[in-house]
Amino acid sequence: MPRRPEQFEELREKSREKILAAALELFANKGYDATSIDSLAKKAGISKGLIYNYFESKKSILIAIFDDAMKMGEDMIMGQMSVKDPLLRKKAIIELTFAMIKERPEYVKLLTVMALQPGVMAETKEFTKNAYKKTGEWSKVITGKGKKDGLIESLMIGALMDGITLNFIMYGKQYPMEELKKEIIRIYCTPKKSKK
Amino acid sequence: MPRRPEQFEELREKSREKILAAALELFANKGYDATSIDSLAKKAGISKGLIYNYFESKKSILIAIFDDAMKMGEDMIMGQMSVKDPLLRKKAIIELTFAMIKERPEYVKLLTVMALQPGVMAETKEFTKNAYKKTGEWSKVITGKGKKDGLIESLMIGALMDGITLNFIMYGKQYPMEELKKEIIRIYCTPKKSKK
Amino acid sequence: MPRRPEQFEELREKSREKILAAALELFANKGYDATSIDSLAKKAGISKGLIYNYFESKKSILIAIFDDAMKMGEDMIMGQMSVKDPLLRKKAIIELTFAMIKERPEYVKLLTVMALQPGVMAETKEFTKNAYKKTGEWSKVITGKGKKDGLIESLMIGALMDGITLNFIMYGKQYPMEELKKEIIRIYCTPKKSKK
Amino acid sequence: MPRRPEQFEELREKSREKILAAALELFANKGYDATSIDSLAKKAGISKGLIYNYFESKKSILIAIFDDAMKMGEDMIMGQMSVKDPLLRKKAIIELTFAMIKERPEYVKLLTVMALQPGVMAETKEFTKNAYKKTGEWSKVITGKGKKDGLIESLMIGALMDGITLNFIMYGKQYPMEELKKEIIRIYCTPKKSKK
DNA sequence: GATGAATGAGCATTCATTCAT
DNA sequence: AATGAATGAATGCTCATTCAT
Repeated sequence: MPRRPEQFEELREKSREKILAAALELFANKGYDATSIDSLAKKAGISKGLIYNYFESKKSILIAIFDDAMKMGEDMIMGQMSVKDPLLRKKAIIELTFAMIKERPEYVKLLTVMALQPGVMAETKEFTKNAYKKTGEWSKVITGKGKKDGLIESLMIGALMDGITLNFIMYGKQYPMEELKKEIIRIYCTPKKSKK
Repeated sequence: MPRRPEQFEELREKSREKILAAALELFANKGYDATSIDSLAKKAGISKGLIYNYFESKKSILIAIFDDAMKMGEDMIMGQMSVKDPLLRKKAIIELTFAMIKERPEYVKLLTVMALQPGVMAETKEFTKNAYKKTGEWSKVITGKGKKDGLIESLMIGALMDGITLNFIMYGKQYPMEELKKEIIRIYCTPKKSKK
Repeated sequence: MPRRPEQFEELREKSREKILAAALELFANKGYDATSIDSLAKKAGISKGLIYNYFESKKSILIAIFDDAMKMGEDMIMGQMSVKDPLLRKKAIIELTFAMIKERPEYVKLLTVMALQPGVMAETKEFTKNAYKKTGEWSKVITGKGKKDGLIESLMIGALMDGITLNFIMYGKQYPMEELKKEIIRIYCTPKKSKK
Repeated sequence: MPRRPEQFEELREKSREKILAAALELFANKGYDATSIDSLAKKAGISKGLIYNYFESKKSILIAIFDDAMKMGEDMIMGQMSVKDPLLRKKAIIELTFAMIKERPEYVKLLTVMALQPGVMAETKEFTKNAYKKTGEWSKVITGKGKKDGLIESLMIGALMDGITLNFIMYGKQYPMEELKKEIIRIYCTPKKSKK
């Protein structure tokens, strides 16, 4: 007697998640090329062949993770769009970004490496470009308008976040994230005293 | 008539340089794993076997490039140590860093990727750590003292530079390096007005 | 209410037939090795696992088809054994063979390839040998006796039929089967004028 | 000191020949799919990797053999074009074909199987087609004219030769090639008595 | 020093087969 | 009887490295 469709669906979902979780960790920590399908299967606790029931290829696993991460980032930002005050919104987003770096360092790490590795993501280049274009638009929105000052400010904040991510990945916990967050918020989210 | 020793030395040096130049370009643009010794030899215009007269392994080529880059960075900074005024020194170093990013993007790219890819540089981790420790010390020196404020400021500047590097690598020429440089210098290298 | 035994039997028979039909088509057109159990199941409209309820292995499906084809051939010939006149019998068999080639090209194709591919049918070699021995005996019977002339003639006819099969498989409809049939019948089924 | 180019060329030629010889035997006797690159390397007495110095892929080895065989066949036929008398030319070609079947059964076998196996030679289909088109033209030339009778006769001879090949492959030495050859020559290469 | 033929461990991927339900 | 998730041995192919010349 066959399993019911829902049972199959459950099994599938579980295996897929195991693969993605193992892949995220290995790709982020060892690198995409240095991760063999064998080691991936072992880490996921399944057989090598099963991976190909869920993903067409090694690369498609990477892309799936990439897409997940993108969606997660987008959701995070979009969730803050209801905050109307620009300064408060900026602050909220900065804080959420810090939180994400701390709680999901592998995601952030993987995204950063992928962005720099042209070979691996040749055909997903568009994703990358779109993603960063979004980042651009988003940044502009945060700081206020599309004026020159707004653009530069948003690029500064963006570069800061990227740089902090990089350093956090390298230094780990000893890197003083909290202090840096406070400083950034102090600089970029404090109302300017109006000139009298 | 046999060649004089110096001539041999010259030849050696030339081949070595050709290999390193080819490797830098390929590693930075295609990635370390995606670069085969075969393609490296072809790019350098020499035979596959000859590479192993100059380098023990593929990885040792990477390390050699890494060391070169490190030395270059160190030299650049050390060259500014004669500037006594802290603000001017900070400004000079920031400008040199921007210059390096613009003129040698492959070096910077390669270093960044390597810093994030533990797999490739497993045994050179110490290099990385040392390098960044130096960056740390250097930063502190720049801003003045080892006080908390100094540390945070130097980390901010460091993160900014790293982030700008990353974005420049990704966006290329459309990324407004000059404007960002001006803004950074304006923020971090302008004398504070003393309180009355 | 439980099904009656015959109903079960019917179901079994239906699934088995579906598998064999799908296998015949795929094996003949794509080749045995290039046909996966997956694609076979899909074509048959059943699940992969079910196939193993009816057949022990992929190879046993092939053998089953082979046996079917053999039986079909044998039946065809045996059905003509009632024709007493040798020339008419020869003619009838030749015509039936042509008919079979035209109507069941997959069978013929598969048999031919299998006969040439020792790898696939290693253990069924005996089948092959028996089959062709039968062909031999049969041929001899057709033409009359076991005399030398009879043997050579039957081998000639056999080779002709095999060769025509091969060419028909390759050229398809443009191959002039009808004309060849007529010519063969003219040559081999026309009463020799007795020497006066 | 490097080897001289001719030395390299020699080595290359030798290895290439070893691979082709081993491949011909294995492909013909075990079948293309059933022959692994591993076993091929072992039979050739070289390493697996070396094969890919000479051939792009497993399939390209097959194609190389195919081309060789085609050229060999063409050369054989073309060599007889100087014989002006049609009957003698026909006889010469028939005898050469028998000789080829006997002396190079692997070639003939491989060609036959490949002609029947659509999967393997998908992109070389044109070769096959051309080859058989040539066979067609050639046949017509042999028998005399492009008249209907000429075409049918040439197709008959062609089918006979193919069929005999097939049976020879299957039965081996017990198959009476010599007698069949004589019979064919008797039938097709004897001057018709003019009607009185 | 210089060459490129040769090696073989390692990799991604396929697929016949098993099995819990 | 029927399903399809799961397994793992086997395969084609790559590539860093060695070595005879």
